[in-house]
Amino acid sequence: MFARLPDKPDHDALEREVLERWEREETFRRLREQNAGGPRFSFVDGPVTANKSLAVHTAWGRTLKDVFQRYKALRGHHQRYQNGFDCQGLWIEVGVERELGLNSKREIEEFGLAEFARRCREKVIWSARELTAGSIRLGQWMDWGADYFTFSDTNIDYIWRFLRLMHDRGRVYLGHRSTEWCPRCGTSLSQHELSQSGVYQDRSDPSLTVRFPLVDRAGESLVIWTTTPWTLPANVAAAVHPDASYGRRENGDWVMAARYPDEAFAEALPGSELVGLRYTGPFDTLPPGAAVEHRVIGWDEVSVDEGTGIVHIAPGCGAEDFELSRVHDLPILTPVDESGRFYDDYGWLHGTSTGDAADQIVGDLAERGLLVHAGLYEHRYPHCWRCDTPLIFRISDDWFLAVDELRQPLLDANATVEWTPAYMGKRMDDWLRNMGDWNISRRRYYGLPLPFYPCGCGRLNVVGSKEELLARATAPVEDLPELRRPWVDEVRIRCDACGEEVERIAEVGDVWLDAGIVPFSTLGWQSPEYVPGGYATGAAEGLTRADLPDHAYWEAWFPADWVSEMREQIRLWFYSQLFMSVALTGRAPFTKVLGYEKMLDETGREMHGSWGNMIDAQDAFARMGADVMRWQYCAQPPDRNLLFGFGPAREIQRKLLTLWNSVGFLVQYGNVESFTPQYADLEGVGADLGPLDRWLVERVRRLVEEATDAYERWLTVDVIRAFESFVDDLSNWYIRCSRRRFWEGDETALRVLWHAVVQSLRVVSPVLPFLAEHLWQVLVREPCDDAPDSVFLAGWPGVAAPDAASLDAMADARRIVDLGRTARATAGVKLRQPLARLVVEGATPARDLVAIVRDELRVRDVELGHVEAELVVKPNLPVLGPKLGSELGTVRAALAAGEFEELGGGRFRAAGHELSADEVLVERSARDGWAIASSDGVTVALDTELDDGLEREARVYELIHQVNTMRKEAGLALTDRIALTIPAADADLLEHGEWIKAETLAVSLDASGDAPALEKA
RNA sequence: GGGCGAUUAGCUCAGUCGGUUAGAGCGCCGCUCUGAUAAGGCGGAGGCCCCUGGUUCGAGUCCAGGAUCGCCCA
Repeated sequence: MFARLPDKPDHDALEREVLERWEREETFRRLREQNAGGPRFSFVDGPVTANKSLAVHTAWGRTLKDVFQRYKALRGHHQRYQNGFDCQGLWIEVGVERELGLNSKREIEEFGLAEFARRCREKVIWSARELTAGSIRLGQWMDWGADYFTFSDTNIDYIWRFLRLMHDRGRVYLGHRSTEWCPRCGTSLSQHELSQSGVYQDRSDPSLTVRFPLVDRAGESLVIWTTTPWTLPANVAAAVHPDASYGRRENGDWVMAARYPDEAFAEALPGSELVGLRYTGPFDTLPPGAAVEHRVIGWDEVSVDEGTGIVHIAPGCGAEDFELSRVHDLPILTPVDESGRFYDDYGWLHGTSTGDAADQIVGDLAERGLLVHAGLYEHRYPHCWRCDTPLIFRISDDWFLAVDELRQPLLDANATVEWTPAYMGKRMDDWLRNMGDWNISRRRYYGLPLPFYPCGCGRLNVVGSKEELLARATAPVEDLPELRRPWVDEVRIRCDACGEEVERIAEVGDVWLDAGIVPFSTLGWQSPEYVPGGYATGAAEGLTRADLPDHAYWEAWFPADWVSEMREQIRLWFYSQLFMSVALTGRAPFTKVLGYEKMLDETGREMHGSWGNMIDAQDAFARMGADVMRWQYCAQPPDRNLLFGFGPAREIQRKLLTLWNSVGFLVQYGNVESFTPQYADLEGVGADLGPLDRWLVERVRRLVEEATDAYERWLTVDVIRAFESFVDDLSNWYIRCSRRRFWEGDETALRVLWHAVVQSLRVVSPVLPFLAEHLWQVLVREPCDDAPDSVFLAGWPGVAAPDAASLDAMADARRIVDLGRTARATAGVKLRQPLARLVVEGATPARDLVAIVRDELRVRDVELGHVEAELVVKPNLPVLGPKLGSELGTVRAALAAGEFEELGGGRFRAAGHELSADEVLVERSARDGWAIASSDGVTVALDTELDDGLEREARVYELIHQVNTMRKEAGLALTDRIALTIPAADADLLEHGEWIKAETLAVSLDASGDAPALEKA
């Protein structure tokens, strides 16, 4: 007996129950034990930033990770299941800063770095707990509690080792250049931080045209255009295109002539003739500008499509400008400090932010008659990825890793990686070809301390490990709870060149160093011994029982067989791992990648808390259920954005209801017959099968084949497609056509249905772990003595390849039934009206399937043969096109008009051309008394002629339907017997008395009433 | 500004090698079946296949130019 199922699943309740079961029965632990000797499947989890609770976005990736780990586990693979948290860097810091109400770096320092670090760590601990709870609720099986935390001393130690190695190879340098700078965060940003979505935003900025009076040509001026007024005080040069023509207006203003095609100029000169002219800078009224000799330089990159054709050059405020300063030996003015405020020597501007300075600068220029025009300009402008502040360009000293020597090895390594979707691999190539040196330093607090100790003697000391730091310390180190600011800053070492005491630079490292080292730090690369709990060091102490494995372990698990993250990670984690791995080992750290696109709301808009369209994960678990969420994620092709929401969820719930109802049907009729399934039936249901049974067995095999193939290609969307189509076949074909057998207690049908349902649950269990597990308990574990306790302990169904011929034969039969239904509908003949004959042409249903066709279409006979009908002949275009060329039109018109001659043997003549059988397509249209339908070369014809017998049978069907509806309304059980009275006017139906009694479970029947009536017997 | 991709029904999307009447799901309307089903089946309304040219017997599909949108890079 099976436990009864409710009418529909309560996903939330069912899932909680399954979670409790898994915990109680330690299912996951047992699975891992079961697979311990199996082949390794190495997955490395990209660390999730621990600054939030689980969001539906994060749940997408976590679902994919879980689906494939579960699939591999079902295939017997031994896996690590290590989850990871990213615990340092701006994400964490800025969030905490906000919560504490701090607004600048100065305020953080006043607050105190040790306390600030403590608050950051608390945030991480809170978030790790939240993310873990959410992930468990989602159904993700990981080795929770053995997570890696990137802020552990062990992880930092590994990065130090990497940086030391890079330094030994001469790849670490201090750069002095113009970089994108966030004035609020007070730090420069790296190229890959700029690549994150949301960085470039539309923005309205001032648009100014300004006069630079020429010294060498009195009364004349250069006119330049800028959108960043604050950079004008840093102007040192003006660039013209040497080959372009410049014109002087009557008032003495010089501009590029091509920019103003409608103007007449008093004088024209090529740009090259303007080069070298001196001019008065826009802010020579301030000391820094006054000290500079401003001149005109030539530059091929001057745009002929924008501005005035003369470009204002401020090497301290722009990357290209900075490069020009090297070529032309221009002075560099750096007008603003770390927080984007003017330095004191900028007089009345001092202390003003770049934004606030704009108005004052415009006013001042106007007063001095230098302003030609002021307006607004809409453009895409980069913003800080974390705090949304518009970025500025600023000269800064940053630490870089040189990439040029690694570029080709990186490309070679990426060529060994199999990317899904493939275009993401090309994106990586693109990036690898174009990326610049890696800016690894950030002027912040809660991050990896860079182990750089420069010495006045010129030597850069790079410390390669915590151990080395302690050994080289100039004083005993007493207080170093974590390798982190502020504690680590106190440790001074001796320069190994001159012996002077040196201290660490203040900068911390780019957060992607933390994540990139993971394939080494968590797997024990070069670790001499296996240290249980060895990962729980520094800030991670007490947070995890993760081990520090030894090098042999690393050899076994590196590289990862598979990693999966969102597309954005190409330039972030996928890149940083690849970079570090190629640097350390020359190899890619992963062999296969599954990437996926972005999540939007169900209408296609970005999800934002402030827009009210953000879906809370807890809400989603409660209202749609984790299985439905997982289905929604898995049904998504990874190369398109996912439109996630409750609307699509309802559609999925409906689909799952079909599966649920199929199981409910099995449970209901199985229980009526006291059916007991045999676990061995999963291997094969044996002989004695009817045609539908044999088909369903093959259909299951096809499902297993298709799903296996889809999992192996990392395409969950194809798993879902295969499963959906299977459930449709199961419910709307097998069960529908076999209902009578179930009423009659046909045990074979029950066994085959059980086999099919259970096999399909096994196949879909990685996607729908809760529903599959719940139904496994009901259908398998409880009734079968020898069954595994969990669907996840049962392994992968081992079945033979499907028999295509058998599947095709049923497909033919179904096509005939579909056409028959179409024909009935066209002729307006209800299914309750039996018909005498169906004639089929163009397909030969297998003999054992003819009965199915007959029952489904309710016809007495199915004949295979010629359909008597009018001919419709069409040209077979792919064949005739190349043969006839321009004559095709004529032939086609003749055929369409019916102007053709039948030559026998399927040949025709039209418009003077003889057409062979394969050059035409022949279809048929209806005659009187017949209903015809045809498609794909199959034609069916229904004889719609009725006689008394057929009409009487129709009335019997009608009566049976009516009585059974009454039974239902009267609340009778499926097995209750009745005494049935039918109207006297229907006395002629008593001819079919036994049939009526059998169909309505009537023990007596008489025709004496006015209307049908029944009574429980 | 450069690169990549897209544009097909109200919405989300398929559309194979160029081929006959351009499809699916959802939504809408009508009909229908039902002894598991809240399901299923049948039909209908709804299309400038972004535009303009070209190649071809034939273009949603291939080519060129343009428009719009998205992504990536600057």
